[in-house]
Amino acid sequence: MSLPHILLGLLDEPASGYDLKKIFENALRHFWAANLSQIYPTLKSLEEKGWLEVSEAPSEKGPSRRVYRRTTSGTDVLTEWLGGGPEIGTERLTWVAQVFMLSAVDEPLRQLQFMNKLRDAMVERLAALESAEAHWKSADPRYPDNLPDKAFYRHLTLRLGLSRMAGNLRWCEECIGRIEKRRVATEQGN
Amino acid sequence: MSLPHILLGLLDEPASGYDLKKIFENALRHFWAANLSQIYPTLKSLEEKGWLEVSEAPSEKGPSRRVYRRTTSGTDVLTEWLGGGPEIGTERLTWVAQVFMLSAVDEPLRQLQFMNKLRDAMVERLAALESAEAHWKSADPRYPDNLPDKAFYRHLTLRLGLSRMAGNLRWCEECIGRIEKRRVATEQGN
DNA sequence: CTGAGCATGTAACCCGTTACATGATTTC
DNA sequence: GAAATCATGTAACGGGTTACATGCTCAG
Repeated sequence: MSLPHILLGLLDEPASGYDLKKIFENALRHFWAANLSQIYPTLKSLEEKGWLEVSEAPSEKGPSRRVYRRTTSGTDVLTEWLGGGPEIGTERLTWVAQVFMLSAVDEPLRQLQFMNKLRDAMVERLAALESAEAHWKSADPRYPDNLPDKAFYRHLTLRLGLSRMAGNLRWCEECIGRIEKRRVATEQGN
Repeated sequence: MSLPHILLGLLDEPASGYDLKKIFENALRHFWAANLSQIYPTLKSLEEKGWLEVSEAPSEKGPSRRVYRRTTSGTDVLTEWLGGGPEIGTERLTWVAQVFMLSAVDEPLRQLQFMNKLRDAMVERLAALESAEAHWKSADPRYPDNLPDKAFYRHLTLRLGLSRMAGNLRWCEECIGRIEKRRVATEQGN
């Protein structure tokens, strides 16, 4: 949908496709995913449009790195995109859709199993974000409100992730409790 | 990614493509979107695989309705999918990515403008969910824990949406406050 | 010498969006 | 008579996933 824009945004400083992939894994994982096989051709097309420039640089191990940097016209495109305001309403949360139709699974125990797996996944993701937060906190004395702009905004999204995961987790626990209660009630009913 | 499965799930009771579209708009909007131009061919392909059956029924207005119902093999596919556990980690939240790179917009006032628009959108979406919740609450005396299974699970996702939107909104307010504070601080610094 | 990490990509396929095309009925 | 709602779709294009292909270096 907007990988081109996101790559432009990340190329605030020069990076190769491989570098960008690592940024996705480290910092964007909780709200965006991208494969190398998608990143490479997208970078090429951005270069062809004149929004990025490449330079080849030798690497210690492996083939030489193609390092991209944003051109001024690339920056224009990016700021114009952001100036258009937030893009919302196209979310696709598969696991929520799964819960929506969970009654298709007829046995309550299997429904519970599903919710338990979901809770475990949330616990794991929350822990990952918490450790990222802790690391950041101890590494930079300017944390959180005196960080330079770039780090400040990245940190805001981390906070959002933390609050989202914590909220999801609470919701999972609540659901599990309610499903459990219903299960007991119907068993007594029989 | 999984529209076929979602359609199978919604076809818990017979419906046409047009009906399904309305279900998306009414009940799934906060976590999934689908166009008619995507729904129609997907239904056709599900029918070709034997997971759905069609019957033509005349309509009051407009062309005759093609009403789909899930076959037993369709139900098998659905429960197998749900049995595989939750699908997570493929979220694409464009607006979060936009905040991540909001420092590309250099003027603090424009950054604030972006966050204000985001907050307004969240207020609107939260209100929509709240009114859906209120409607449900007053319409069914079994609300919330004695609802039949199907309605119960749909209601759980509504609760999640409410908590998510409220969380997003709180986060927006917090961000706006912090950005404002930084803005004042740097102005004094100059 | 095996496996992990570095580093690049292509090809086939599926998913999703936007635009186009049609036509009846009801409401204002 | 215009606009909204009902109801079906197709076509062109772009976004995203999975599988395939290559080859180097370093650590164990």
